[in-house]
Parts: sequence; structure tokens; C-alpha cells
Amino acid sequence: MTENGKKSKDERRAAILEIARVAFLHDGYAATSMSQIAAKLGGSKATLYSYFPSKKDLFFAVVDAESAWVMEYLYKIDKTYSDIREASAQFCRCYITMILSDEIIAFERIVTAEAARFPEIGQAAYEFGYKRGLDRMEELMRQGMEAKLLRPANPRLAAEYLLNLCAGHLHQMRLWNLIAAATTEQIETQIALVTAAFMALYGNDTLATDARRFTGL
Amino acid sequence: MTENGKKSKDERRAAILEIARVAFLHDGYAATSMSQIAAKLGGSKATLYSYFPSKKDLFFAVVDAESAWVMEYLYKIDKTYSDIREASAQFCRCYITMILSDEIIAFERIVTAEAARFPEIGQAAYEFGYKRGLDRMEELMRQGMEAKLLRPANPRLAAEYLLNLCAGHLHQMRLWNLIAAATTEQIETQIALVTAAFMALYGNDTLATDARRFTGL
DNA sequence: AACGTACTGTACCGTACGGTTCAGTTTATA
DNA sequence: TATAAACTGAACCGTACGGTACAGTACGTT
Repeated sequence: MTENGKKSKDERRAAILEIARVAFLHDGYAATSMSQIAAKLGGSKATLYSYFPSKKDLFFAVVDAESAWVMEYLYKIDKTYSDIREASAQFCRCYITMILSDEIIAFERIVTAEAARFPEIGQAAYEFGYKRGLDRMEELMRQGMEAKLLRPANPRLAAEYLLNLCAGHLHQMRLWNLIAAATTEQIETQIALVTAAFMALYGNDTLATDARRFTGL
Repeated sequence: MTENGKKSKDERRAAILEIARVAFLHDGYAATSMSQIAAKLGGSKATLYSYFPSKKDLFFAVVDAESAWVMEYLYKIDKTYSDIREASAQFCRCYITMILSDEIIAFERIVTAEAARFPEIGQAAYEFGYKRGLDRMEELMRQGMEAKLLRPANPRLAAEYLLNLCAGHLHQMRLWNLIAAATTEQIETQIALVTAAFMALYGNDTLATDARRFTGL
């Protein structure tokens, strides 16, 4: 097998995964057919089945690949801020924008939907996605605490808390399709609220007192 | 049509709804078939279609009925507590137990799953379920603020905040099927954390200071 | 030129789907 | 007992499913 041949095969596999990803995320597992995927691929079902032995396997491959993507960018945040309030706001802006994006919302929907039938799906999405984000946040929390920007506390819980706050009412509205997309204004309001709440709980004493006085809350 | 006849018809409708509810919540919309439902009903598909003109209509009827149930019990909480901390803990215990129950988890999964295809589903679940719970909480918050048990603030935001905190990490694990059911211990820990965080943000100054010292956070 | 591999289109398997039709049966009132 | 309504079982429609089989083709390697 030549280098070209191998590359072509990998590319084909990637093409199948991409087509399958779009199809599954759009229609859900049960309502997506292998025939549709083969048709969109431009190839035959035989080819499709030579890459993935079953519909379930293809679906799992899609979820695994997608899980690896999610939270990836969180590892690109490594600046050390002196202004912890600004750092939190920056982080929240990234995270909230992400979890409100069409892609992540669609992914979240299908994982939630199929977790009951396919426990491996929830497992993969959690371990390679959510948990890795949590790990990263925990590290950032620890740094903030060591730098006395945050009060000493359990960094893991602080991380859970912040991520939890970010996925608030706005996220619920988006997930249940009550709004098509969040406006910049809505997101900024959300950031302000989350940051204030977070500072009130985990900021050092000066910051916490200020946060409690924040009129927005 | 006699009274008996009418009653029997309503009962039949209710029986169909119950069977359909179990089926849809267990298998999802696409993977549930009308033939299965008719078979479980013990009747024929013709009868089934005489009650509900289409699969979609039956599904919507199920979701509407279920949405009305959710949060219903929140309106049974009307005791006025002098100890706001205990009141919060009591409330959180009810709410967290509810959102971790098999029934609500299954309902949440299917609403999340189908919200993209059927916007009416998300709409109904939000307006007749979630929003009503939020309304009720807002009222309780207002009462607490008027009684000076909570510091003066936006009661709607406080309600959103508390409900949001309750649906934390434990809920996510359950939703994605990483744990089969939450232990009493896990729930109590969650309650303690949520209550402490809530008090730190919305308790009057004495309570807030105490809450920040809570070692669990 | 011969070979192996990847691929193609198409037909096919058995099964099931949502939804309809219909002749016939049960049931409760009047 | 007559009547009307509700119900039943089963066949049926066209379509689609996941998955397989197969004969033929394109193409890089030897």
C-alpha cells in the first residue's frame, strides 16, 4: 500500500465521519439512516460498511471524535492574570459562547438523548469532554488560590461551581430551542452575573464584599 | 352517550397516554412505534388512531401532560419558615430529589432530544414546567426578602440562581447515565453545598458571613 | 501484463414503519 | 330487541430500514 493510498483511505474515513456527524447531530440516532449517509458520501453502502461494521460503531466513532474536540480550547487559556475578575470574565465569555453554539448544543442534545440507550456515549462525552474541562478549570482555580486572588478553598468544587453557573437560564432556553441564538447583550449580562456570583463566593474578602454590592444581582 | 360511556372513553384515552408515555420516555420518539403502543394497549391501531390522529399528536399530548405534572409539588410548599437556612435546605431536598428521579430524567432527555425537531415540545416543557417552578420560587424569594431573611435583591434572579445551583454536577452525571441513581449521602452533600452558596449570595449579612466560613465549600 | 485492493452500483434479504380500510363484533342505552 | 357507537383484528399501502451479496471497475504496485 502506497503513501497516497493510505492517505486517501484516512481521508475517506474522515469524510464519512464528517458526513455522519452532521447527519446524526441533525436527526438523532434512530432517524438517521446508513443509506442516507452513503448517498451523501457519494459512495455505496458496501464501502460505508467496509469502514464501519455497523451503524452503532459509526455513531460511537462520531461521538468519540466530537468529545475530544469539546473543551479543547480551554487548554489554550494559560495566561496568568493579575486581575482575577477580568480573567474570570474572559473565561466565562469563551465558555458561555461555546456552550451556546449550534455545534455544542446539538452535541449535548444527542448525548443526552442517547445516554439511556448507549451508556458508552455519556461516558465518552463526560470523560473526554466535560471532565477534561473541569480538570483544566481546577488547575486555574488552584493557581488563583495560590496567588491569593481567590480565597483558599476546594479548587475542584470551585471549578464545578463556575462551570455550573455558566450553564444557566440562557443555556436552558437555547437547549430547549426557545431561542435561536443568544445575543451579545444577553451573553454579556450572563457573564456579569456569573462573575459577580463567583467573586462573592470565591473572591478574597475585598472582592467578595464588592461583589455582594453589585446591583445587578 | 352515557356517563359510563364517557368515563370509559376518558379512561381509555388516559390508558393510551400512559402507555405512550412509558414507550416514548423509554425509547425516544423515532424508535417508538404506533404498532407497539397499540399492541401494549391490547387494542388495534384503528382504535389508537381514533383517539389521536397521528404519532406526532400523541407525542405532543404525552409531553403536555407530563409538563403539567413537573414542578406541581412546588406549589405545595407554602410554609413560612423563620429559619431561612432550614427552609432552603428543605426546598433543595425536594427539588434535587425530583430532578434526579428516573421519571424527570427520562422526561428531560426526551425534551432535550426532540426540541430541535419539535420546537413546541421545548416550549411546552418550559412554560408549563420549568417556568412555573421559577415563578413559584420567585414568590418564595420575595417573601424571604420582605421578611428580611434574605438581603434585598432581584427575586427572579435569585430563583434562577437557586434552581441552577441545584442542577449541578450530580444532575449532569445522572443525565448522562454515569450513575444509576444518587445516594442519600450524595444528595445531602449537594444540599449542603447549594444552601451554603445560596446563603453566601442572598442571605442577610450575618448569614452570608457564616456561609463563607463553611468549610465544605 | 498481472495482481491485489479499494471501490462502485444495484439488487436483494427480512422486517418494520405510519397510516388506512373494512367487514364484523361487542357494548350500553333506550 | 332495536340501534348507534365504539371497538376489533387483520390485511393492506407505499416506503424505508440495517445489512448483505455480487459482478464489475479503477488504479497503483510488482
